[in-house]
Amino acid sequence: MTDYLAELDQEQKQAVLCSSGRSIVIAGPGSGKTRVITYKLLHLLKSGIKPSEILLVTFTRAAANEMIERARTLTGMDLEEITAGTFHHICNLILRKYASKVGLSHNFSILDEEDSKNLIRHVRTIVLEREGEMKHFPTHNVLQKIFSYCANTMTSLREAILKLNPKFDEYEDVIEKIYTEYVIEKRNQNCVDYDDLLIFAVHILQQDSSVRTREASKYKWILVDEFQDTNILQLNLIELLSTIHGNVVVVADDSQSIYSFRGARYENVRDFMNIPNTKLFKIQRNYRSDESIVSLVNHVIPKRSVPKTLRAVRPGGRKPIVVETNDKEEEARFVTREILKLIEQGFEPGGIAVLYRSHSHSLDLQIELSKSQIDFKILSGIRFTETAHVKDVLAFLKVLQNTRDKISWGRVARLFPGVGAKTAANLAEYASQASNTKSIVEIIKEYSNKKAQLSELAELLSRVSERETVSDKIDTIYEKFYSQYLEDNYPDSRDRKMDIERLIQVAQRYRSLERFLSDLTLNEAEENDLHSKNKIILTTVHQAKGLEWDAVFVLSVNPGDFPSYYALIDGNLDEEERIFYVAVTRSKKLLYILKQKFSSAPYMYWTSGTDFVKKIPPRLVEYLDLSF
DNA sequence: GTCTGTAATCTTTTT
DNA sequence: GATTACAGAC
Repeated sequence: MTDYLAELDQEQKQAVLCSSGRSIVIAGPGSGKTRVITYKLLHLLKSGIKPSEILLVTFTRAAANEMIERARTLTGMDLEEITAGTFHHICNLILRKYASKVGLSHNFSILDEEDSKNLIRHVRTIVLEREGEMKHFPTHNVLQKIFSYCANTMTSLREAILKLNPKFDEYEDVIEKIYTEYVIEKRNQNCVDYDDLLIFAVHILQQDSSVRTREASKYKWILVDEFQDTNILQLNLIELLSTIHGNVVVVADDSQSIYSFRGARYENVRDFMNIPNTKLFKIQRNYRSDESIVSLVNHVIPKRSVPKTLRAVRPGGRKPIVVETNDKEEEARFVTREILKLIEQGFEPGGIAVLYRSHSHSLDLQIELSKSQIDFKILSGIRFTETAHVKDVLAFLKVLQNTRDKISWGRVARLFPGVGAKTAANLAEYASQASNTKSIVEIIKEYSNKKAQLSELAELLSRVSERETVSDKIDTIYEKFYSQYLEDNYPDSRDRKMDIERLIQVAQRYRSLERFLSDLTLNEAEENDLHSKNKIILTTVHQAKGLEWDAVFVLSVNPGDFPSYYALIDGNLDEEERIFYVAVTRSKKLLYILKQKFSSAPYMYWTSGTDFVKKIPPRLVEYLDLSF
């Protein structure tokens, strides 16, 4: 009857077969979390649940796609109708439907972090002009952090300020004014930021019982991965969407909670567990790493997590290697040499990864790898959609989608020579009164009579709005204007042109402009990265979550770098311990931990800060000192 | 109003 | 070390 579960061990099987109701699976690293969810999916489908009755929430879109693809292969069923993706994606779907309930129109645009910062900077300037100059008033970057913290933890502005920057306490009133203006401005422009997606969706479901019933009735089961990284809003969302059926499975590892900076609270795990009738399953056997690595892992289990000892399934293996170098350059040279050696020994490049705490730690290595002509792929860092040229092109589409989006108007207008901040702002103000695409073209034409430089923009928008598909629209922007713009303004226009061509390719998979823009902003557009198969991976630990490789290098494990200098200042080391834990548990066979004698971190931190390497019992590792 | 050069200001992690 | 704010030239 359940022989399709033969691949699973006893503990995994129990978790998969759990009956209806609430259950939580506490999982260690490498214990088959993904496998449990995939088989749970399979099991539900075999028991007659329809794909459309399942909601699968994952940390990235790619993770969901992988699980669904595997379940599809195993069942042979068409699983298109499973609702799947990140919390932000799911909230976006809900909010598009009920936008009017929070004063938005369904075609609202989503501000990415940069846009949101720009808008905050704008209202900050206005409020400060009104209130008078203030010494050492927080910058827009700081304000954005405060606002975001406030939203993600559902605390008051005051608490957020005290928690993040107590020294700004005296400015609470003004900060609040800016916050209020920011909220108003977003609504006027028919825009939401990342946090609003969650806030509004939860708000609507809480306030409107008929909406709640309708949305919750769509599903019979909710499956949530990486539950330890959910924040209070996300917990609420799960509860709200499960009010009808009550069937929820969450999978969590409290030791791997590494997103507290965006409001993740691992207390969610405890809270969820403590609700009566919640079934608890534990899967702790480690299938991923060799015993030699698991032994080390057991010594770096974060202090403040549920006590646990991992049991290795795969015996033996090489001891993790601690490599001490003088500085970053030497570290980069060592890693490059070692990678070449590993490839020679038969390791697949795609099975090798380099992890680090912060993007900047990888710069030297990137140079060194390029010199040795080793191909690599960077998972994190400036994303394709965050580059200026891609954002420029998207801004054209955004103003057509949502004519009230002033940020995008400003971006578009300033591409034309002779148009600066002031003209752009005037145009944005003027254009935002248009109610639809047709009238927008009229309005811009009218405006360009006043400002001749903008007649080209009017002409272009008119052409673009006539094209049917998303890719044709982008193609028009590119051919008629942007290609030339790139040549005139960027020395590296060839690379940038290739990016735009890539964007056109991505767009070909979309019929809906709105969906295209949402997916790109939420980083959910699937990448066709056939070329990047079998390349060395460079990534932050945060982005490495849920992934595994044969050989893993962890760079710059120096006090001040990893743990980060901020964490040392704030004494917030618990989270750094968890990040380190995530890093070392990614490896199957070979683990290199690199540290430097002379770090570029401020002196007092690398001489006196917490050193993760010193906490590892010497007998568990091999040492390699290259610092002479 | 726009453009350009210089001084000031930070430096994490992500949807 | 790179981004951003500001001052002054056009």
